[in-house]
Amino acid sequence: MLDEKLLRRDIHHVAEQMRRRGIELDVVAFNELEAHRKDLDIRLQALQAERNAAAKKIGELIKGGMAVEEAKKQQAEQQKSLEQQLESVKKQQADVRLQLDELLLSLPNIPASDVPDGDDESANLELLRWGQPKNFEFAAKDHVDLGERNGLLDFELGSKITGSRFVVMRRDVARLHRALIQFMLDLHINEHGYEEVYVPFMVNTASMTGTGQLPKFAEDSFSLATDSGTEFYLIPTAEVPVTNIVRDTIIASQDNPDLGELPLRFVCHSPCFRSEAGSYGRDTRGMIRQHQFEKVELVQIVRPDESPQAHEELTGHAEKVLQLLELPYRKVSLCTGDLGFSAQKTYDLEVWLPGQQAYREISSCSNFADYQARRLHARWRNPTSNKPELVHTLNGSGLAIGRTLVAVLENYQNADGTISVPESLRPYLGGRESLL
RNA sequence: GGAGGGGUGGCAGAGCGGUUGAAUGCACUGGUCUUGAAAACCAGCGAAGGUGAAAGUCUUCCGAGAGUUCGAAUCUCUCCCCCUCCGCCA
Repeated sequence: MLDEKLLRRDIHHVAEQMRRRGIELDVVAFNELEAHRKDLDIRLQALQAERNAAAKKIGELIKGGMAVEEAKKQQAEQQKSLEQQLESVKKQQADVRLQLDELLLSLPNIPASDVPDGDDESANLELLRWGQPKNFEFAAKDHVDLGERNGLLDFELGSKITGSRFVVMRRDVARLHRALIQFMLDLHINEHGYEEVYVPFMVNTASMTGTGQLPKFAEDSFSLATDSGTEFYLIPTAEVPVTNIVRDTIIASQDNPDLGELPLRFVCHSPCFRSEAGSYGRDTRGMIRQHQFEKVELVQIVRPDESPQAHEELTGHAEKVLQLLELPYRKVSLCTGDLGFSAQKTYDLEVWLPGQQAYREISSCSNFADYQARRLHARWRNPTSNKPELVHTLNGSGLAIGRTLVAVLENYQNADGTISVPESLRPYLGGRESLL
């Protein structure tokens, strides 16, 4: 959520920034709504002050020895007209508030100044390429064909058990999948200083709203209705439960000793569930786009002045995984048109997939600045002002496990259909040098 | 699933219809004292918002929502969450 005060103070600046994202903000409508809001607020407060004073007066009269009924009678007439006015103003105010909130929730984050302008992914800015795509001396297969051998990667079983976009992995592939998780967790915990957390994979609406999945993107997630009518959601990413750790809290060493001091760095392995509504027909082959996949997620909660630096570092942590696995990748800065709703700035890491002869997204690292924190009500006590101020939140995949598995299978395939094991992964596979 | 207890400021914890936005303690900030620190003592210290040049002033907030009342942190109802005991269970 954007700062309402910013809209009041400089609506034209906000409109200009929204235009970078291809969104036309109706300045005139906002100004009208805002003027209306202000007028109603002032009137309501004045009426409430009058009502409070009248009630207090009755209390004083009674204390002064007047009979209760007598005291009430004295204020009755004024009381009645006040109540009527209050009711009417309240109703109007609620209506305006609703419209204002709706508008506010519909506005995405303001892109950072160095985010390239553009309409779609074709305007994304490539920042670097790492590694050389391998030239195979045979026809490189994609992961579906590779995994087909011995039924190690079985999409038909997945759809029998559940439906399309689900998979069953067996033996070496299942083990490779698990090894990747452990490898990434160990790297981030031991080398990059993240704290390991385990969290719920079902969350409530407050958590989904806090990180921005609701209300706008409800159709992207799976929801579960419970008997009592409360609604839970299967997490679309660990970002949701992990970032919500700091919802409604003030982070400071003395106040919340359990949480610790900023920066908070969490790493969390979790399954992710996505409905993928609207992507029918896209990536239907293989496990690039599944309803259920695993991810090792990096989340940082930092001081506002430190978030750009933290964003670079976090992205570097994700890159390190690819480098250690010796997977060729490129790093792009998403343009304004491709930037996620809540993000101020995002780097995507795209891994080379020989089966597709293309770079495909394997990690997305974003700085949300205070956009998520405002909704989450996540603050810290700034020692210089001694006041609670909003924190900055960041997250990134480090990495998506399913897609990493695909990348390893495809990049490390041999002519005979076996898969060589990247050196840094061997300790996690009992020292084995090849699979399948 | 059954039976109880409870949700109050950064934390702990009083208040249970009328200057209570809330005692007290801890923490925090400033000061006195001290060579310095600690201790002690004094003072300040919740959040969000409106208005104002500022001092100030007004509104809202005691888990959430609805109700009773002239007036609610305090009474009633619904929901959410936490704790204890019993049952069941990986």
